[in-house]
Amino acid sequence: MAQDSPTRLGFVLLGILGGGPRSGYDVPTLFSSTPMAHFSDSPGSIYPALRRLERCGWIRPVQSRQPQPSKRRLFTVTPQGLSKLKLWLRQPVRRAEVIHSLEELQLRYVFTYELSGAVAAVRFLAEMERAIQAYLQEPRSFLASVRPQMHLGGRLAIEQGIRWTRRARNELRKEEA
Amino acid sequence: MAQDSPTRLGFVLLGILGGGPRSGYDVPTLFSSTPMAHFSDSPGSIYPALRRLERCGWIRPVQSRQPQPSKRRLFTVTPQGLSKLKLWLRQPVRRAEVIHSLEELQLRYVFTYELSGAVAAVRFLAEMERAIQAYLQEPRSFLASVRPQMHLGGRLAIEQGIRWTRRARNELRKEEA
DNA sequence: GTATGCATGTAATACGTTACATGATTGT
DNA sequence: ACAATCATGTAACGTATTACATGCATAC
Repeated sequence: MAQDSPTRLGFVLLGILGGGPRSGYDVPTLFSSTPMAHFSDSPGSIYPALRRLERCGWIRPVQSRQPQPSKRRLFTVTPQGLSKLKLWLRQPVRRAEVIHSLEELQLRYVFTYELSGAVAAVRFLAEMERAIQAYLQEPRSFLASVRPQMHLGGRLAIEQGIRWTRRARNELRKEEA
Repeated sequence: MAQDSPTRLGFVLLGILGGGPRSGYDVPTLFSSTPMAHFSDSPGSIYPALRRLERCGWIRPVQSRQPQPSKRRLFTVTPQGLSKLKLWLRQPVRRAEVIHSLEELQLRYVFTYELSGAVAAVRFLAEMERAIQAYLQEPRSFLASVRPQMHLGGRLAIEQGIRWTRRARNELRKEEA
């Protein structure tokens, strides 16, 4: 069932629409040159995803009062969709996400910032940092014994995450001041 | 055609087998707790991918001389597969990869290290850093004007990349000494 | 009125995911 | 003999990808 478990692209669309009414055509222009675009910017993925969200009742089309602004079909997040979005954003940061999808965590950070502001974003980054630290302190001895080089590569890849969270928190603090 | 364009998982498998004969069962144990596992560690993805690679002639089964070591089917990279792997690793680092798949670049770094050693890995990191720098110096003015916050998030996400490459290069230099 | 870009959509395909199924091996 | 783990495999499903198609603007 797509009823209760939209894909990552679905949540991305939801997050974008959370910032105001957008059309499907806006999505690639907003994300294609951003390092958060791990999905294709092709219409073949976006429009079906929008229709899925609409079927779930998470978004709805909104007719613009403007005098026929071409064919653009704008969508907004419904109250139900907003609560689902918040649920996604406020999910606890799990070990599996730290390992497999650091990028999804970054996406959640961005949308938390936009939806709830800098304070909430800083809180999220702190939780993210805790989770990454916890993972880094695991033994992982079997990896070290099997392939030391791979261990090095993996460790470096994950350590970038914690550096990023620290950096992001500093930037946010500067902005608040 | 899967003949000439294997998926990312295909290259990952190729890279793993490049380090010596492995079985399909080895893959999840090598990668599941590593931040390079953006694919599922389930057999439903790995075994079909192995068969695709075998059909392409990039890998081949190798019968172990050991006295019937259970049912493990070991694979090795064929000469043709090795040249394809090297082609993938030595691909120039493009702007699109910096934006959309930093993780694939990290994978290529790891396998470059294993296949060609530290010197080649450092060279790759240098190229990666150049590409990231070039992207960071682009104007990206439209993003800044539309959604300043998103701009911040995106910039932070990409800047992690360059920090990581620098860090990795330092680690490698220490190791050489 | 022809071309170019805007904006949405569809069809074929292949891949990953999830869940289930199977046989061999080891231990007790 | 029985259970648990090892190791491989299959089937159903949904979704991303790629490429193509459509209609409407606006400009020249």
